[in-house]
Amino acid sequence: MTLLRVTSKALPEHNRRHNRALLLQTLLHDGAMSRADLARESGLTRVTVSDLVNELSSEGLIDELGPREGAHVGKPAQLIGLNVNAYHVVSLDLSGDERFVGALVAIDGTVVHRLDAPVHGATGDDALSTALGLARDLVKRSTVRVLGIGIGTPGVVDGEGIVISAPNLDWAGIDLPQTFGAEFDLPVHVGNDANAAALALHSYHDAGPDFMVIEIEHGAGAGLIIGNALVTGGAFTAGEIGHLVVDPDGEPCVCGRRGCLEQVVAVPHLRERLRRAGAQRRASVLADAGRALGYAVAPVVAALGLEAVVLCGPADLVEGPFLDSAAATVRSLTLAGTGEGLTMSAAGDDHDLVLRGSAVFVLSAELGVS
Amino acid sequence: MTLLRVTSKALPEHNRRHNRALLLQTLLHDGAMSRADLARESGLTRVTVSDLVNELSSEGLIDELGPREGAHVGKPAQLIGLNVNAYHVVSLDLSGDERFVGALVAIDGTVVHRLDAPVHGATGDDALSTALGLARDLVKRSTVRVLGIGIGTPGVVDGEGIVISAPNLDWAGIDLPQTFGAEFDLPVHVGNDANAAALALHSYHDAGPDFMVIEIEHGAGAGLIIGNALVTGGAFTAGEIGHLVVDPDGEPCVCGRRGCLEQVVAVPHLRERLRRAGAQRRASVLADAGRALGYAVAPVVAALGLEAVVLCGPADLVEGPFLDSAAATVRSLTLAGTGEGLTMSAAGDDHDLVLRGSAVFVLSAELGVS
DNA sequence: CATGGTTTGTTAGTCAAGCTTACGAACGCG
DNA sequence: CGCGTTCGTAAGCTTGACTAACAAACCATG
Repeated sequence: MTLLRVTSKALPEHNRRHNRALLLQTLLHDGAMSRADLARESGLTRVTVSDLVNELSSEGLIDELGPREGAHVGKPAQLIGLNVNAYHVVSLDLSGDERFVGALVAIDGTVVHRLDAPVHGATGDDALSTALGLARDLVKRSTVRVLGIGIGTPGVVDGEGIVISAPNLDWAGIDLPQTFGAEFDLPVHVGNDANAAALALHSYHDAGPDFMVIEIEHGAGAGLIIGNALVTGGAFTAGEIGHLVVDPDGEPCVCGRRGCLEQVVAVPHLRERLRRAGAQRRASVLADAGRALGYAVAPVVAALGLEAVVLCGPADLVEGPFLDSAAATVRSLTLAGTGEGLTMSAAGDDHDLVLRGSAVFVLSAELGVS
Repeated sequence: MTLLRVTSKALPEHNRRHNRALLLQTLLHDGAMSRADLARESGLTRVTVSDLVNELSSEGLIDELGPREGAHVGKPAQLIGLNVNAYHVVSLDLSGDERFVGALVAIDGTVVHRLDAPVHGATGDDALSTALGLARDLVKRSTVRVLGIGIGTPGVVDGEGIVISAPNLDWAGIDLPQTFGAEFDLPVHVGNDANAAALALHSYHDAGPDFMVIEIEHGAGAGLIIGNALVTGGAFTAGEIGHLVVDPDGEPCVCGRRGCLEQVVAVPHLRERLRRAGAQRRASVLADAGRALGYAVAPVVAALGLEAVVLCGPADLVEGPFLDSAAATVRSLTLAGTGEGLTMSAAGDDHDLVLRGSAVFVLSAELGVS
């Protein structure tokens, strides 16, 4: 049952775009195959597929790879493969405290070339020029056509890509698409860093159609994919769980309240508490933090019927007692039927998730692949 | 930014269906207007609109209402109105403990004719035949074409409309579409009762594109609309928050744990606790229950960036201290930026919500209107 | 080794559904 | 009373999917 309200008109050319995207998508996720295979996979006719393949081929997005290996009856199939280097995306990850990271990313999410630039604490226009410089260097470096610029930034980002607020960078109302668009004649797509990570997991790690990723770094944020779609929330604040209060009697937070999730699980606070506790009580401190996270996550898991939650953050903190305790807590708080199918896992400290997810912003908007 | 993975082919006829639905949708929500108005609203050309209008008119779905009142320059516009009685939906609400309620529902959600049948505690095949009988009577009563049968039932319902489990009715793996389809030559669409309520609020009460409705009756369940779409969850368990533990030291629950949300807020338990506490401590008991609900809801509000939460249940319980305390708790636990835009409200004891939402199951699937 | 069955990809033609262009009908206004 | 404006429709175009039919290339088989 698909219950989605119709809100805009449909034209034949939208149709074509959709089917083009469907073929690219199929080639990306299922690998090279023949036109006839594509027809069977997609439900389109061989004729239509041939036509679309010609179009995509003339744009260089796909390649003819020659006949299929192995013995089969009938005329040998000619394999068609996605040319993952037809375009590269200039991706920026602005979530780091110390450095902004940028990369050229291929269509399959491969990081082709990586650069970074120090920021340590720079904010406002300084941070903006650092990001611009990074993009400039990457565009210069690129050996193939650039499809666009994808930016994953901390903070709240609206539907147009304007950063409504990013306290760490002291940004408010920063129009990144305009700023970058003025210098580069390329489409620019911007999103929240945790949302980027969620998209990367969705597109490149088969995380499933419904899951939540929780980023534990300097702060704590979440990204949600529901029904194969990113959840942004009406005011674009979905995933902003850092200042959810998990312990009303906890330590004071910069936001003025006490016991925010960020106070309990964010890396700086957690490391400080571990230091104070000493090696002996390390596991217990981590388990306590995991339990607090579990209390915050359980209602979301139950309400959305989530089957997967992924934790991202420093492996030495996130994996082990922290994850185990969080998972056990969620299971113990949710109904057997709901919590049983739950897989909680750690994606380690994979900073490339944000980079590759930022590329998905662009790939999804420009080519329809994700 | 629309980030939704492409998963199936698009054909020209889907296009047509989509645009038909768009016109119906526009007429439903914005009222009668001329073909030219429809063209402006929808973005389609006047020619295309005229063609679609002819098609819809010949099916009796819309009516020509004559010229528009008032003086305007140019040729007078001929108003076109949705014929909300072109079809009726046979809707069943199986969520009651005492009685199943059924109704003939018009396209605009108006309840045209209502029937009910006692069940008090009947389960299994008995409950099923009661529901079938109700549908039979309603089909007999209908004076206009019946578009289909929509059923809102407690429990977990899969994508095909099969009731995977509904403990109250002692149902497991009950294929309602098949059972009803065998007797009635009509499309049958089945969903969870809380989801039906959510759809009714979405379609007929402008509840917005993202919100959660919490049904507090014999149990406690939630329905979620995210991005104008109903959230079902991978295992169709979204909204099953009744056995979320909100108080690990609370009273034992039938599920074997302690302090489930249902133990705290469900009507029978809440009434019993009020009885024991006496009139004097009534407000305090209600506030306590509201607070517990708030603790469960806050993480969901933060994670999804929700701007609206609606409580449904007996007005004497839900409105007042319960709602106030729940709202205050959610606000106090979520970040200012997130919680500030939050509207928590009570829809009272509007049992028709489930009936009308069950009609939306059918209207949405068959006509594309919601 | 010729023949037949199978699979692939293409060619030719059809159909559906949107679009643009153009026009008659009906109004208010000067 | 003519003029500009708006509405709805008619005619023809374009896009993009479809079906039907076919040539090419392979395997199997007598």
